[in-house]
Amino acid sequence: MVARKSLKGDYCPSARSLDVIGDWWSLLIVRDAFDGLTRFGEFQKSLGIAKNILTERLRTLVASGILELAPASEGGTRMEYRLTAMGKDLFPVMVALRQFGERHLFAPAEDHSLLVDRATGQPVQLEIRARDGRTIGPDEALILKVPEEK
Amino acid sequence: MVARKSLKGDYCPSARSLDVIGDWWSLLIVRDAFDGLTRFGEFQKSLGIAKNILTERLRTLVASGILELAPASEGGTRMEYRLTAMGKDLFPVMVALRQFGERHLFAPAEDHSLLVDRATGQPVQLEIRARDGRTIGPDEALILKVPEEK
DNA sequence: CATTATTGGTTTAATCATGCAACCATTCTT
DNA sequence: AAGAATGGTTGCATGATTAAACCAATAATG
Repeated sequence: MVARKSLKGDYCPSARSLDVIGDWWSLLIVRDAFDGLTRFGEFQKSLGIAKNILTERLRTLVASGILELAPASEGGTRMEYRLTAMGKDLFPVMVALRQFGERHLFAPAEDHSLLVDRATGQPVQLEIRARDGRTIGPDEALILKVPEEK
Repeated sequence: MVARKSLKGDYCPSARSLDVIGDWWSLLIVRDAFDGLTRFGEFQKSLGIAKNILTERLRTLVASGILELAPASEGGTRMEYRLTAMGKDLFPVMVALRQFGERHLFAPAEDHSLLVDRATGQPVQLEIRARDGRTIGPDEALILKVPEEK
């Protein structure tokens, strides 16, 4: 891939996020982490990812502060990968991706998984609103840039 | 990269979304499209992407129905790439990524760009709610899966 | 109207990331 | 104690990505 250029210097927050979780596997690992997976082998079986790549991705996610390596709760010396508070803040990203997929990437009759409120069983909704409560779409929003953005 | 495996068959909507926009460049192209860029050269200059890769990515995004190739509004025979309605539905994904970046990937004193309501200039907010209005976090949500998910 | 610059690519060669398979040390299970 | 599962590491082949050169069609310029 020839020195995939880092976006850390970019002033766009989206670009920096992609720099951390934008590669092919990381978000799938995070999705599985939200699903409750914690062990190396669980991720490996779920994703079918090569083990060396999984090793590398987990290390990167830990280094980025999205996952943390903690002693397994079951007691042994094994470790488990858990979402940090920062990792849990990726929740809206997961929900947004999920909703896009639900809306556009499934045939009408096709089954798909669904995100629901644990308490009521009702589907959850994602909303983008202004301070005054108005719903904001792409055309109502404006990205203010800092001078050096490029 | 050895035949990056397709996720089209996966029953997780997030996975399917990533199959469409999950590679290194696509979301950055979409971000620039939300920024108002439309021309091949504009994307190329903004991203510093190799031209053959940009060609390939734009073609894929058009094939996926996220961008469309329309005659340039300025009249010439040149074409421009525009977000389709489906492409605009990626807005929540962009906002979620942006907010994550703003929150975690910038030093406190560091400037960054900001997403605001065009009408009032106030920052926009992203909310995940249940039907009854309660805010939902990762621990209040549950992903219902279809049988074959794996 | 002839020349030059820009746009929007394609082609080619080199490079680096990825995937697969094999291997290994440690820890659990029986 | 033997075998299996866990959690990796290492090496090689593949191929995706890049930079750079090239090119045809259009737009701008004198």
